[in-house]
Amino acid sequence: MRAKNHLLGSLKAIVAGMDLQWPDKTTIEPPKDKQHGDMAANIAMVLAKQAHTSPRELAARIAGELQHDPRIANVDIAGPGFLNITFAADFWHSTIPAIEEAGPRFGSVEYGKGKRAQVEYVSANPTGPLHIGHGRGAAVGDSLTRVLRFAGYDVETEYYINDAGRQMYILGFSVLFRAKQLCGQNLPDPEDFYRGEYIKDIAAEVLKLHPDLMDMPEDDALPICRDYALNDILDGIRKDLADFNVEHQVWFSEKSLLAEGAVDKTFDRLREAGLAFEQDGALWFRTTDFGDDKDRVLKKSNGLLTYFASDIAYHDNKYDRGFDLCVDIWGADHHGYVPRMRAAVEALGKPKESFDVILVQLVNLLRGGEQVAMSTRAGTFDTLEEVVKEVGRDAARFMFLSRKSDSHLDFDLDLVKQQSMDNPVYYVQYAHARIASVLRKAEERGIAVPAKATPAILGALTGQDELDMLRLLDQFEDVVESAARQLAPHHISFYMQDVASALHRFYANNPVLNAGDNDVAAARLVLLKGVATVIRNGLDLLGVSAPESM
RNA sequence: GCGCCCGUAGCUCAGUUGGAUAGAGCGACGACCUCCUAAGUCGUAGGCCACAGGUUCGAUUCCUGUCGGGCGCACCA
Repeated sequence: MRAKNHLLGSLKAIVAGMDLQWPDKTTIEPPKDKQHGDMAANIAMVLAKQAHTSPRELAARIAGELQHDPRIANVDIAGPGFLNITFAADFWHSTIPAIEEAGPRFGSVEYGKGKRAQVEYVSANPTGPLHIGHGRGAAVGDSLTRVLRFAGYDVETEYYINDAGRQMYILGFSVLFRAKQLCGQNLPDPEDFYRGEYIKDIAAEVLKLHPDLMDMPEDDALPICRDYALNDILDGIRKDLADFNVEHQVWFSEKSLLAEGAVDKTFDRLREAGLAFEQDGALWFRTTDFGDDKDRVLKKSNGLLTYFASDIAYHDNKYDRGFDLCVDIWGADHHGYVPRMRAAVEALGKPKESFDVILVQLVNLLRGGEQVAMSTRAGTFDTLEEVVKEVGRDAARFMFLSRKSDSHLDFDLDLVKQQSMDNPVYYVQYAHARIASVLRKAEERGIAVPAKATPAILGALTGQDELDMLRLLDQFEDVVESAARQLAPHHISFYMQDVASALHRFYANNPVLNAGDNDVAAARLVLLKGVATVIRNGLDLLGVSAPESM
């Protein structure tokens, strides 16, 4: 980020000095090929037309100006007119003091400063335990939250509890049904009910608390079963999430929303805007005005609300709480629902960009390459709790975050569990542990680890591996910013693998304690400390621990 | 039938405001521990970025079409 900002400032001054307008299409980025210097800028190419000259000629003029900068070692003109800039070593050296000064905040940026965001995720119906798919959504939502906070946003996290409506009735009904069976009644399986074993457990507990359950009228027994099941299942969900290092600050009840008449308020707003109309005895919302395929029903002709109706009211409520950005994380099978939700947000008068949905694709659970059948009846495990218990929290989270969220994920239990180089999480953690080990050894051997890096100490960092490392560390802030902008936390895990790879390479080729030179040892030690800080901060964004030893 | 997502190395996948000779890990083959953790490093092989057009200085990226895969198209939640 320092390299980019430095060039941005210099180039803007040069362009202004030429009486030209700064083009928004300018990119300043590290080139793919190291041969092309530290940073590459396309400024001459995007500015040539405006300057009435050829890209290469313009590049030559700009290069001439940049050469005056003592922090820049070299400027080349390449290809169609790229400027390839190489910084002086001491420019890169000051990356280390920057890391030391920021410490656990290094990598944070001000991209979202002053803006409030809400991330709503998991929000699984409280009718059963979380499964592995929910786990992926939990990892993505939690990590995204951390990334957005690091990028300057004020973020609140929320779990929307669908505790109203038909599925709650079915939940109560299912428990009561199992309770009847437990009491010896011989009943055929109903068509529509929750079949999981956990329902039987809940039924048994309800019976223990209410021995007279069977004597009650169903109108009394059903709510008892429903409420007990809801609380029990929600407790389980809370515990699973806590064990997964995932926190929701707000648990928002759909029932409470309905109770306060939010839906009617929202209907009124839509009517006032001329977007609601009656037809065939139902109340409709004209979502086609906002690009939806067809209009949608809000209130059915039987008088009941649709799920969509309360969802609009819910989002209305979110915006009333003052968020500049609302991010919903949904299972990808709900993608058809996105256009209508976008329509609703627009109809509520909110800017399009203030609402975003991240679709999380299904997780394909494997063991040793073979698909694990997703049958709860067969007792094969697919609950989040069991998966985390088997492979560990760090490995599971890293796996979920090492893929674009909207692509399918093969989750092979044997692979994720494996503590080897097949498993990227250990590769990254090992890099951190290695540094910690070197720092411990330094103390044992009485080699001083400088508390603070000074230019005199850093002057000993002249090797290619050392400068490459500094350049990579300087990119951390850029990675955080783009992950926040794209709502894509997986960028962090790919960057972490790059940093770990650079560290392992460095470690193999550059002795630190055995450098045979105190100045070199001191310089490399402060460099390693900087690397450790970046790895720690990056892993923290993923919610993965950074061990001191392995 | 309509809509959305996807198609990149043998496998799993990165690559987002369009940039240079398209990357990583695994797998395969071959090297490296008297030395700070070998859970590591280095090297080799592997590609018509599904296909065909278009836009321009330049396309894996943007547009159109075709093929192939996944998922949605309720007065369900």
